[in-house]
Amino acid sequence: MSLRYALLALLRVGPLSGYDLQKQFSQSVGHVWHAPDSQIYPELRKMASEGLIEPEEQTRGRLGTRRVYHVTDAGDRAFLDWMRCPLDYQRVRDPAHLRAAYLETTDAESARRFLRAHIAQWEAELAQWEREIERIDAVENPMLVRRLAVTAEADRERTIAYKRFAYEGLVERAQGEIAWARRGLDLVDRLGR
Amino acid sequence: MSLRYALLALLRVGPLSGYDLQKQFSQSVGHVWHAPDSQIYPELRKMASEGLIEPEEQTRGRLGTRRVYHVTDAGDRAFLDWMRCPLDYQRVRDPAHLRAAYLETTDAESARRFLRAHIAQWEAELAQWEREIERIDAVENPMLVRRLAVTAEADRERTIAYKRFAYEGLVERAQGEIAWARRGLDLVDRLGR
DNA sequence: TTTATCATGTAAGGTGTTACATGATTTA
DNA sequence: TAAATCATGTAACACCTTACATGATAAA
Repeated sequence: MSLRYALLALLRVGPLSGYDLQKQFSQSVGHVWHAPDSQIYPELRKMASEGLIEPEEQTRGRLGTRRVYHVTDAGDRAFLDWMRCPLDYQRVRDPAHLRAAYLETTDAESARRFLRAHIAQWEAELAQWEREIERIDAVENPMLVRRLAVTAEADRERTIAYKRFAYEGLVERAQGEIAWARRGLDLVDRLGR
Repeated sequence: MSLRYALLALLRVGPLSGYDLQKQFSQSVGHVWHAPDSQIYPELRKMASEGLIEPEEQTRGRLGTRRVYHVTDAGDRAFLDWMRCPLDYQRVRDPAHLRAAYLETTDAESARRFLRAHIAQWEAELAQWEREIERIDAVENPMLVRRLAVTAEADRERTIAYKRFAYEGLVERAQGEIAWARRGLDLVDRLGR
């Protein structure tokens, strides 16, 4: 159910089309939440039918239509309510740790390949998140800039600080995963003999 | 698709019923993978129809039937193939970090409540995982004991070491989440003024 | 004129959750 | 006799993924 709140968070800054949102989801915010276009367009329609957002139809050329969505008062309230209510945490379901627990059932080379892929995966995420933090510090991120433009002076520091805080958490998680997998490689070496 | 491999991993140690598997998923292995009974029973049927496992029907009392599943050679191969092939990592979708990035939109008390709940959530997981490590060290975990019973002497050290390694990773992740949320609380205090 | 980007969707299928539904056996 | 545990499922729905499908506009 968080998809709609991720969408609302973006739209609260200013009206965007499904296409714009999709781009955000594969760029900056995509590092915290991701959804494909096939999920975004229907969800926007549904949110519009529930009165959380309102489409502003724009014609593009002769035939094309572009729907730019605005957050309604109801949508704003829905987002703020979500921010105040407890999050529901799902039970762990972690393929990587599941596999790690059974690494003795495979050969050392497969074990190493798995751990190296795990490192590569998290190093890629880490690089993106670190770059995002740099962009936050430099106030370069376009969405952040737009948000700051509609934010009262007094709230700007908090806006930046919490965004940075969120990414710091992701960076630390990635670093932890990498350190863990590196220790795993050492373990394979030690047990391999 | 990992549910079936989690099931195979458990069944490879020895035949179990849907009920037994469900219990494992809410206990020891449940700390790495979880599934409700409504997902387990149909999946077992499907796996049986694909020849990965075979049911041994046992009558309980006059009417009750209990199906204990054995892993077939095909099932064993499927598991080992999965252990050798690359894992597919899903894109991040993290409600807690999504919310953290927008914490300036809510009041300090809601922010604190969220962070405290995050800490409580991960402390509960941490406690379970730490207990699990203790049980691994003491060779008390029933599934581990069963597994060691069907494991060649030479592989016992590896079996224990990898299981411990998997849980260590989870413990470190939980510690990271807790430390991050604690810093978040400090941040709320600092920005609140 | 071709390619990239803008723009919006449908369809099918897999995965996961919650609630519902039933009944037997064992232990206190 | 009551409660706990054993035991197996169905139904409806939410969420997510992958592939398919179409066409306009802008830039090279």
